[in-house]
Amino acid sequence: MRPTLKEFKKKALSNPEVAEEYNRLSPAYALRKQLIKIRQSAGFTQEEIAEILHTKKSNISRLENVNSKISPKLSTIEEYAKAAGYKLEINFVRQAQ
Amino acid sequence: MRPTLKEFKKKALSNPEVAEEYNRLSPAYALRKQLIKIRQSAGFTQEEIAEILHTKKSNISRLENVNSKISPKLSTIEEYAKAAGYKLEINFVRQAQ
DNA sequence: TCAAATGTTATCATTTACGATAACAAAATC
DNA sequence: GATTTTGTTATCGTAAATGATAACATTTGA
Repeated sequence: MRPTLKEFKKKALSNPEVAEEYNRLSPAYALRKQLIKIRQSAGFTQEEIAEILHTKKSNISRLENVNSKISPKLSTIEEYAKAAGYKLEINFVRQAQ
Repeated sequence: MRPTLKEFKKKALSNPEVAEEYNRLSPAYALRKQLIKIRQSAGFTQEEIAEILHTKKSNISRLENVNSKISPKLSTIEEYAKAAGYKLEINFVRQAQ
């Protein structure tokens, strides 16, 4: 069978190092890592931050999870950050391309 | 009539300088001002950026409008920014309070 | 190793953002 | 000041995010 780009990608991503590099470049992945980081810096479990936000731990898991395909609302991220003692700072950087 | 906090706020906000300062502190307001700014820096009308994003000018107006009560999705902001030649940069800043 | 704590996944209901259309308002240009 | 361009507002349908629940998986600690 002729190797397709899709096949190549699949195989490459099965390599942990490649996968890590690939993910690091994904903005969505970076965001979720940051979310987990600030929650842990505040010493909260998912269940604890869920309670502060009047929601459930499963929803927090979905928000933080890399595999999640959702694009959260800005307000969701803002509120989560606030609960962890952070505020959101958004900048628009001119894109060289 | 006894002045209420609501009354005070209303009066204070009728002062342009106070209103500006108040608005500057509102993250939602700041975001929308930034959106308009980057679109104009790219030389686009609402209709033009709408076309790039395969949507309609009315939707762009709603997104940019300060009076809008929506909290947009991250992906919406990202795509809009990209169309204007910018990328989104999100930071979490520890909140002193 | 067992139990408790923590995080994940699937599912369904509800809420809300987004898309499209049309009519209107405001600003710019002639 | 009439016309064109640009932006606003209202409305409705659709898609997607969020909430809740439950069952499961993983990790931690006694």
